[in-house]
Amino acid sequence: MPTPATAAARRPKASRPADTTPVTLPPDTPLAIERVDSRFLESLIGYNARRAALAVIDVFLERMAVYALRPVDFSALSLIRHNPGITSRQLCGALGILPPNLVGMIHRFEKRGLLMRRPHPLDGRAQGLHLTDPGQALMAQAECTATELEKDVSQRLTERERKTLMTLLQKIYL
Amino acid sequence: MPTPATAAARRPKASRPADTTPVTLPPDTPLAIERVDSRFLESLIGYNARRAALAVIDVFLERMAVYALRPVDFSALSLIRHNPGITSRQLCGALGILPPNLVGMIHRFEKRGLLMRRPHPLDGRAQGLHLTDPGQALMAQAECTATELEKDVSQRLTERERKTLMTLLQKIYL
DNA sequence: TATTGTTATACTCTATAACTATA
DNA sequence: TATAGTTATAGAGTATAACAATA
Repeated sequence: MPTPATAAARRPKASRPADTTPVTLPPDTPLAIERVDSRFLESLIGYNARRAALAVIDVFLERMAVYALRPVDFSALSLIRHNPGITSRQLCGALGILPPNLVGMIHRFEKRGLLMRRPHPLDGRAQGLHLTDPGQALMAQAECTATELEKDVSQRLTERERKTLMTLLQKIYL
Repeated sequence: MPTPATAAARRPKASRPADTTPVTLPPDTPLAIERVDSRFLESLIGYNARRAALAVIDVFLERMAVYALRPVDFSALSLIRHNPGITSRQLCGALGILPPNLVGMIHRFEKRGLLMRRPHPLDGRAQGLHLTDPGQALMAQAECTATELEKDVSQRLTERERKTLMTLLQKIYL
């Protein structure tokens, strides 16, 4: 049962540097937030990187819909294109996904006629993955779309800034 | 049934700039990939941002385990800390999650005694979210840990580069 | 004995529809 | 009529265990 309560308190957007001071809230302070202060989270690399990744992925989903490719599909097929004969295991390693979760993807690609499996020349257990000609054609298009998309999402960056961003991100994860 | 096949072909790691040329693979080329070439993917912002985010999250999971907080838990409680009285709806908006998926989280926080719900002063349908004193204490610690973690994951960046990275990422998603 | 690819399965995360109470 | 919070549930994504074939 909500009390009718008193009045709205304005939150001063002025100066609160992202701190970690354990200030205890007075237990009787009625407050209504008008605008959410996310400055602390926005000071964290992980938060910013995730937000940026999700923003790019949103555009990616739109533009790759014509090819019926999810981001992970695109990544897998692109790696196969640039590494013909790559094995499932290697693909899993490069994409950071687990073997059981790749099986279905491979099967779908085969059903769509984009991909072929061939006996591995050195290891009888493994199979080399290769794009078919239609697979090549599709991925040539899709990679062009990705390159265009890249320009659009980094629209507010100079080419130099874009390369800097790449380098800095790789210093985080490599 | 795999054929014993022929011989291994070395892949020249030399110069292949990330291109989009639709080169058709000769259908009888036996190849074994020794090292996966990920250069095309590494030229894409989305890929790099995602990899960086995942790398940071890995460290995050380790260090926040002592508080039993997942990344989303930390983000939610941090926002509540810096925006006492925030509503579920506002929290969902800020975190990019859907209302039904926040309910369980809120309940767990309440059961742990970290969070209190109070009637909203202006809207009888809504409830303001506030940290309890133990919640404040936990988050003061956790935010310190996050700040330390931040220094560690950006170890290979200067302070200036770290700020640049932040700015560039925000130019992508804001 | 270890590894590749596979199946089955469980667990988590995310998304949708529908309800209630308040506005 | 619209919105805040909730419930139930469906779907996608991710994880583990175990197996056959090959190294």
